[in-house]
Amino acid sequence: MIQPRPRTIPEATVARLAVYLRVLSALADGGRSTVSSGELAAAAGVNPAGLRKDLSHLGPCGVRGVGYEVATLRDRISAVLGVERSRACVLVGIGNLGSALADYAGFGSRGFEFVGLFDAAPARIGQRIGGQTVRPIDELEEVVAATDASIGVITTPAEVAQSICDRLAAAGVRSILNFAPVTLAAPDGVDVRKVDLSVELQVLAFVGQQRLVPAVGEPA
Amino acid sequence: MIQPRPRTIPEATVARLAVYLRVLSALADGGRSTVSSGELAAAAGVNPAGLRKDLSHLGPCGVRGVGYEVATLRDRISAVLGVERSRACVLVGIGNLGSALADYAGFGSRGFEFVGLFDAAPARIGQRIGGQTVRPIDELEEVVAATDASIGVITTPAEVAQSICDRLAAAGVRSILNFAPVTLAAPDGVDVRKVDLSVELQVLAFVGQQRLVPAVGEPA
DNA sequence: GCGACTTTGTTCCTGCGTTCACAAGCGGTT
DNA sequence: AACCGCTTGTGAACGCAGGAACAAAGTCGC
Repeated sequence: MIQPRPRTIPEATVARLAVYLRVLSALADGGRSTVSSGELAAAAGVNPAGLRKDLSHLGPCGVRGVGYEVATLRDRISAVLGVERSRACVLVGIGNLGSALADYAGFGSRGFEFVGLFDAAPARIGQRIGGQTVRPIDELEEVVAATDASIGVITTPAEVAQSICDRLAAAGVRSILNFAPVTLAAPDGVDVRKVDLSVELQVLAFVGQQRLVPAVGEPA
Repeated sequence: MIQPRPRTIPEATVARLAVYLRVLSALADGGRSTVSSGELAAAAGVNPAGLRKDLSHLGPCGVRGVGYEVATLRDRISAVLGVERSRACVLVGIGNLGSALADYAGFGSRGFEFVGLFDAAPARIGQRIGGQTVRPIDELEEVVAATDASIGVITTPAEVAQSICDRLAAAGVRSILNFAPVTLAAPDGVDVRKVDLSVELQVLAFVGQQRLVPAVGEPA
């Protein structure tokens, strides 16, 4: 019953495992039974050696000389990522972005289930999105307690994001995904991850413009 | 007229500069005139030493013993990131997520201007979002050529993302931000950056669950 | 049954990003 | 005018991720 696995998988690897999982699911749907690391790496846009190293964190799961069995590897990654278990999530801020997330079917198949959608605007309350009804923010703590939700997603305006973060943390949420353009402070034990869409665009634009002027002071 | 700057700013630094810029703008609006690296780092959620190293890429821009002048530093970062110059962007796929991006006011103040919104669904064509009218995809090449757009954002379903990517690249777009859950292939000279919302959630959930079982085989 | 080929799993190495620690420099004070 | 405290900017060490090369292992063909 020992686990010889180091049990600590690098975060970058986890992110790529999620990508592999998606590619493998597509391959399985296409009726494919085995893949080589090179092929899988090409489909995922990574280096073959890196892919094998990522997979090595799961223990040996390929056959030398042949490759990886698609269905087996998919199930293995699913198990490690915990896709089987359904995770209860709450989403606060049902604007355009919040609606997009609530409506995104991709989450359900990855083990995420939205058990509560909240907004402050009375006009939004009662709307049905993705099988859920939008509730007033007052009910946040109540729903989190009743559903034991461990994940909270913030898509509110920046001004109220911190207060929502505080309430989520106090209600028992352990992981928060923040789309608001502010840096949130959370107590120990609560993990906050930030996704800033405008920063992504900014970086993209910068590397693009940087590539256009690569020879300004080139040493002859 | 020489540029003693190494001229190559690490990508991770660029991403943080965008964050600093936002914090500095907020400080300036609040009437603040100077900040120390420690204070700025706390507001941005990073290490003070790392912040100073990031800023060192811009050349000396602080005063020892005092700190940084808020307005000056803000303008300096703006200049480096190229926020002044307006960049023409096209957005393909006006679903919930596309609408959220088109409607997001934060882009305009960062130098990004959407000059074309495109969708395949006839029902969406003609809608007005964020000051623009949704057009049919057929007009994509025409608009890119007319506006000289250098940035494309893909928020379409996964199945058509690659074909849109090909068309954007062929039309002359140099930088592509992809929200579709597929790995895109683009010709050399075209930079593709991917943002996968479900991967972010997956990583968040994984580190959260990993934290709950840290002592399974702990060596006494 | 044996050899050769293919592909995995691992190891080494290089480069980058991050963090710590210290010297340099400026303002305020006496 | 000189001292002192504070903060920046930079140099060095550490840790980590990424990439390439190699050995182990299994399969296919003869």
